[in-house]
Amino acid sequence: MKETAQLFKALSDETRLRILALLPYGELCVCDLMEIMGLPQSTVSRHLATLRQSELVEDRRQGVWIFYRLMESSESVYRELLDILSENMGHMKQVQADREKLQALLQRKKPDSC
Amino acid sequence: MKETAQLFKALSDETRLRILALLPYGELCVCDLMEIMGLPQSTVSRHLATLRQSELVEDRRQGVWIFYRLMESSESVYRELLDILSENMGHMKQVQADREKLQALLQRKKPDSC
DNA sequence: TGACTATATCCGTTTATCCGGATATGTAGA
DNA sequence: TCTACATATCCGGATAAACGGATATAGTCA
Repeated sequence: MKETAQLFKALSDETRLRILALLPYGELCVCDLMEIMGLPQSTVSRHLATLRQSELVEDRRQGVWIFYRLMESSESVYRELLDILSENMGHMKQVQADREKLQALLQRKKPDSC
Repeated sequence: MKETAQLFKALSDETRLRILALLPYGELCVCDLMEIMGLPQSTVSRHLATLRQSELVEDRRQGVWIFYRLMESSESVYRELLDILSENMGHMKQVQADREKLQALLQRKKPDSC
């Protein structure tokens, strides 16, 4: 039960919801998220730690960068929640703006750079 | 988006989750919840206010008592969430204990009493 | 009206959360 | 080993939540 409450606590912050709305498009590193969201590094990293502790995202180190993605092996409850979320955040202005910045960044970026 | 974060904040407290796990069995007044959960009146009332503000429950006055129930006309998102929750909290010890106390209370209670 | 009961709100205290600059950790390459 | 860069963690201050006793509000009945 405490775990369930903690899960919802992780979802109760707008910055973390923005991150979760970006990750369905593919894994992202901290510096990508900083640029897209316009937030300082410590803030982004702290929110990612919260999401990781709640087992909503997982990370993968590649050299200097650490890429975050939605947890693949989440329990079904978590998966259902993430799906519902992804469906229902698409119409939010902030999410749309973030996703546009993400597209621009993806087109600009060369492979193996950050 | 702020509304979504607020919804999850409302769900991020164990006491409020306990309440939501009891309400699928029918509407309950504050004094019922006080007795079942063993919490002071102001605490129960405050959490119910939070759930009401997040449009997860609605209330109905009957004389001196105010009965709370799950919001019937919730958006589909909310409904899905409440359904998932109700399904997945049944195995939690605290929820089971609460529901046993609820059954005992329902058998003991006469109609139109509280 | 006055007493009684159920519920909501207030208040002061404690506890948790968020923020972002500063610092520490870890990796790659010279 | 030294430097540079990406990320994590620390720290102090500000803001928000939770708690529960005390008080206010509102309905019922005499």
